[in-house]
Amino acid sequence: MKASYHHGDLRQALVDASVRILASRDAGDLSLREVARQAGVSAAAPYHHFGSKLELLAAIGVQGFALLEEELREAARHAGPGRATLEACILGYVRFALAHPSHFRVMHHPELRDPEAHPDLHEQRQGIWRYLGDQMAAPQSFGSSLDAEQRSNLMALAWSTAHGLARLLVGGALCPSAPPFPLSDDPDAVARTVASTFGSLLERALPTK
Amino acid sequence: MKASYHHGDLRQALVDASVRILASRDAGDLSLREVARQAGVSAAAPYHHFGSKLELLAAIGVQGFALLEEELREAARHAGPGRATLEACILGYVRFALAHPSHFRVMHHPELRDPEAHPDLHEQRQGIWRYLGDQMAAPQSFGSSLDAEQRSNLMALAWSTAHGLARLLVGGALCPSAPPFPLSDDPDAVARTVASTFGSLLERALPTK
DNA sequence: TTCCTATCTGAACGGTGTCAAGTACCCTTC
DNA sequence: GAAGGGTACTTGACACCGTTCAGATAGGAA
Repeated sequence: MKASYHHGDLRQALVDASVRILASRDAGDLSLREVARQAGVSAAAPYHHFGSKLELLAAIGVQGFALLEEELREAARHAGPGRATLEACILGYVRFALAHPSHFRVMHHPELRDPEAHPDLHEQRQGIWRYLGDQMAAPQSFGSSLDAEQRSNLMALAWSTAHGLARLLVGGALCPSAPPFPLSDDPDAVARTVASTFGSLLERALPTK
Repeated sequence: MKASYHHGDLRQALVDASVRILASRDAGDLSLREVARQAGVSAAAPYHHFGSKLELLAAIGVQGFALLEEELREAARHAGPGRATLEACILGYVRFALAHPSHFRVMHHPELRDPEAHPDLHEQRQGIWRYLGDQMAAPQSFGSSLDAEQRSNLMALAWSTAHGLARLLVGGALCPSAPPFPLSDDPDAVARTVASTFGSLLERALPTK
């Protein structure tokens, strides 16, 4: 059935082929013709499922944000209630990036940033923000001991840390050979270490009252 | 003299034109032909000064890392000795990214990561690491109160934060409309706030003994 | 069966990075 | 000042890219 004229589910096949290719290449270097070739169709076939190459990437981004939200919810659930959630979310964010580097790179592709051009992607992005905001505002976290401004500052700090760590690890910039100080050659170990450093810093600075 | 057959300093002119174009586009979308057009030369002219488009980008990256190191030294000098240096370096890193977004994007372009392919870029990168490592190990900073492993963890954390904040701000992801919590619409103000949040967290967690 | 519609192909257009060969200019040497 | 040589640039070509469009094909509905 796969050799038939009609593919069956070309749309998903194109997404899968792209993710496969993107494992070793950056989002900007994805060739739509190569994706089509790998899916066994002509170069023009993708245009019956996506308006442009960018919309194919956007679809991958949407899928990625959905995966990330799932992973964050799982991480937070596993950590239990309380302020340990923040550290767990950081670790979850980084682990997602390490497990799905193709999706992660596409999700932050600069050309997919315009909310008007890719409204579904934007909606999925905002969903994660809402979820994290609710987590932070929960009484078990910092709801009582910090005011709104302090919470949002802390959240911006945590997001910066998580995002920076994820990008550095995915990009290979935080590998043992890069900086002149000792680091594990296991990215997940580095992620755990940095996340827990953040967590203990937080615990010491804002002890449970 | 500019209309002559020989350009004079085409190499620098190409770099400048690229930086100008990259202010509004990403590194992957830079068209060498467009750079040549903007410099008033033919499409093949750049190949007499750079082996490939990537080597032109690498030259911009080298220039960027030199600028960054200068800016970091300036920030650290201004902050005076002691642990405030770390916060100052974070702010300096982010401010560099905001002031030179073209350079910043090129410096972290994924295709310029290979140390063997771009040894000069790699060398410049390592220079910054050495400088920061020395700063951290200085007795006025954490040299006495923390062991080497704690220092390197702290440094990885600080770098993650600085890098993540820089990327989010340069990418427009940390603007007031993005997350569901209040943020200034002035990127520099956000940078100051997050950096100082990091600094006060550090001060509270590791008080000067 | 016949027709309709969604799906896919083939060819084409303008743009890209890159290279080989040719050309214009500057500098040295007589 | 003229001749020559080498460097900086241009021209033209190639393969590949994203995208479009007219036409071929297949599967389902009538």
